[in-house]
Order: sequence, then structure tokens, then C-alpha cells
Amino acid sequence: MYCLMDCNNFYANCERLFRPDLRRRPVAVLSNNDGCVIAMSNEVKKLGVRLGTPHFQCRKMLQNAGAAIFSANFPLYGDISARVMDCLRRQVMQVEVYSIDEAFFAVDQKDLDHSLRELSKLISRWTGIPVSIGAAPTKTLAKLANRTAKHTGQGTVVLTDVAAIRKALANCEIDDIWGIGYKIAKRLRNRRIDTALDFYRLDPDWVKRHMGVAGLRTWQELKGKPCLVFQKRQAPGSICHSRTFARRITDQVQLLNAIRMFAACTAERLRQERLLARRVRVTLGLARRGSVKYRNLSAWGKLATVTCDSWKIMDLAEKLVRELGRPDRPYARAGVTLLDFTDVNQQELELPELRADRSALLEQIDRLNRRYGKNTVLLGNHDYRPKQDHLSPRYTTCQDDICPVN
DNA sequence: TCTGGGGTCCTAGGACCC
DNA sequence: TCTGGGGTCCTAGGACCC
Repeated sequence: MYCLMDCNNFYANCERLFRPDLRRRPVAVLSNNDGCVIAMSNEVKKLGVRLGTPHFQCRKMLQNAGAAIFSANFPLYGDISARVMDCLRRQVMQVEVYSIDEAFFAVDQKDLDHSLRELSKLISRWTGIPVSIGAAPTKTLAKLANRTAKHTGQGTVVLTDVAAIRKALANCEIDDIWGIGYKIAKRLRNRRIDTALDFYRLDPDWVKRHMGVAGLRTWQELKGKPCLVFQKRQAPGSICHSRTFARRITDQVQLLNAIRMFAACTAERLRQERLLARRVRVTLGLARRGSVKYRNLSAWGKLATVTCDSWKIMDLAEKLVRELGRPDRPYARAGVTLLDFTDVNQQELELPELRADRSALLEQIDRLNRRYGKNTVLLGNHDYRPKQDHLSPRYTTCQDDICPVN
């Protein structure tokens, strides 16, 4: 049996943890630069705000409803997530953390309904975060069970018999199936395939022909045949750091400063993962101008040897930006991606005279950033600062922000 | 004025090889 | 230079996830 635990309105409930006064107030959380709504409490959902709505479009409505607005506080959410996952690991086997607020796990118990309800209560009691749990014979059906648990307010749902599965499928829109996104859903709707049950009734050959192997896998999963199994935590295949600028950039020096800073962030993450990279890619997003659409420019290059040295990665990223030249439009966003990794233990040998060994210095910088918070020590001459007008304290990860108890 | 960020997997097409 | 088939590798782009 596959189970899926999902934290309810996770970011909004993290903000509420240390602010009991917000328990009944609407809460919305904004993306970087306070651009758009990325999470909200049920009260905000009831107002009709959709995920991804730009803040300026719903600001008035939220104000009128007395909503509390927060800039995304990822150090806080990451720490609370780790606590929830730790709690889950103490109770069940084979936990696969799927995202910051979701984890699959396996159970093999008789009284499943009862034990999942107890588990949900326990996580909520230990961490303060309410969760929903769905259980079913495949991961995709477990997702469906979880969705049903949320929608019906049951908290936990076990989907095993065909009748219950069919009922849940009939109540699920085509684009709410895990694995079917906006594009495919639109194509299916054009053919009058509107619900998960309509999709379930399709011929598998047709599904394979029109939706490829990924679509067929989803179909088989809904039929109860597991195609997606538990996965061990793997090293990432790429590491990316990208940002939309609070103000568009026209100055090349400013852009290069931002790129060097982004490159340093990717390098730090690379060292955390104990990996070395071979390739660097930079991506520049050019702003819309009149009828001229938003456009991406990108370029990649190879490092002389695999490395996790911030300066080498920063230098190559800068070189790539220079090679891209100056476009006629301002930059709206930029990013740096590292690719082609090898494990740190398999580092290629460099001639000693070519190696500027900065590993001790980088180690110290990483240590300071771990201890005193991200970006305590930054490399390069940067002037990039995101807009975060509604940031809550880092209650659990920064000593200065700990809640006082009176 | 103001529209996120970080990933994975699959597929098609081109280059190249024998 | 052209002819053919089969194979691999690489890259860009699309689609998906949270």
C-alpha cells in the first residue's frame, strides 16, 4: 500500500505556528520579490484567490478581508518541513520525501483507517502542522486518495475497492490527476475527456499514441498497476539559482554582479551535496517590450576540470554572459545552472601549479553561512536584493529571532 | 509599476560513426 | 559525391511536478 502525507496549506500554517492570533485570519504567502501568491489559508481560497495570482491584483481584496500577508520565509518552512518528516520517519517505514510538504510512505497494517488517523493526529500534535493522508495500491491513486481526504474534510482516506476508486475518479477533474498538466488536459478536454473517470475508461493504445509513455504510466497507475515505485534520495542532476529582478536591469555591471552572486549560490549548494560540476549554463530573461515577447537567451560552457570552486564557476558564468553580448532590451531575470556532476571523491587530478587551493577558505565561508544564516558571507560585488516587505522572523533557525516567552 | 523558483523526464532531430 | 541502414550521443524544447 502506498500512502501520501501532505501538509495542509503548508506555508500559511508555518506562519500561523508562531502567531496564534492568525488562527482565524486569512493568511497569504507571496513569492520572491512579493510578486504573486504561492500559498494561502482556506479563508483566502474562499475569497476566490487562485494560486499564482499577482499580488497587485488581489491586494485590495486581501486588505478588505483583513488578511495577513507574508513574504516567503524558506528557512522557516524548510526547518518545519524537516520536523514533520522526522516525526513521520519515527512512525513508519520507507519514507520518500517528495516535496517540502509531501512524503510517500509504505504501510502494511490491518486496521489502516484507524492507524492513519492516529498518525495524522500525532504529527499535528508534535509539530503543530495539520496533515492529510491518502492510501491506495499505487502512488497516483494515493495522490487521488489524499486529494479526496482534503476535499471531503475527512483528513484520511483509504482507496482500495474499485467502487470507491471509481467514485473518487468521477469527482476528480482531468487536470487534477497527478501527471496530467495544463497542456495535455486542454487537449483531452477538446475530446470531451473531462474527468479522471473519462480518462480511466480510455483505450491504453490510444493513451500511448497520444500521450506517450508518461501518459500510459498514469493510466496504468489509475488502474491499480504500480509503475512508480519508492525512490531513494538521489543526488540532483542539476543545480540552479535564478531570480526575477525587483527592477529591470539595463546596466551590464549590475547584471554581472547578480550572475556572479547566483553562481556562488549554486557552488555553495554543490559543496553541500559533495559534488563537482563540469558544465555551467547561464540564462538571461529579456523583458517584454510592447509587442515584443519575453525571451530567454542562454549559453553554456565547460569548466577546465570538474570543480566546486566558487571562483572558477563565477568566472565561467561571467565569461558566458559577456559572450552573449548586449541585447537591446533590459533584463527581467537571470539564472545560473550547474550540470554534469561527479562525486567529490572522483575528482580529476590537477597539476599542483595550476591549482589555487581555496577549499579551506570556502569551507569557512560555508560554515559561517550555515551557522549565521544564508548569505551571511557573500562572494563578489553584488547589489542584488529581493523585495521582501512582509518577511516573518526566522523563529527556528536564527538565534536573534527566537520567540520570547513571558 | 507590480506575474516565482527549482527540479525531472521524455522526445525529436541533428551529427556522427561503421 | 552519392548510395543505405542501423546505431549512439548530444541538445533543445516540451511537459510535468511542487
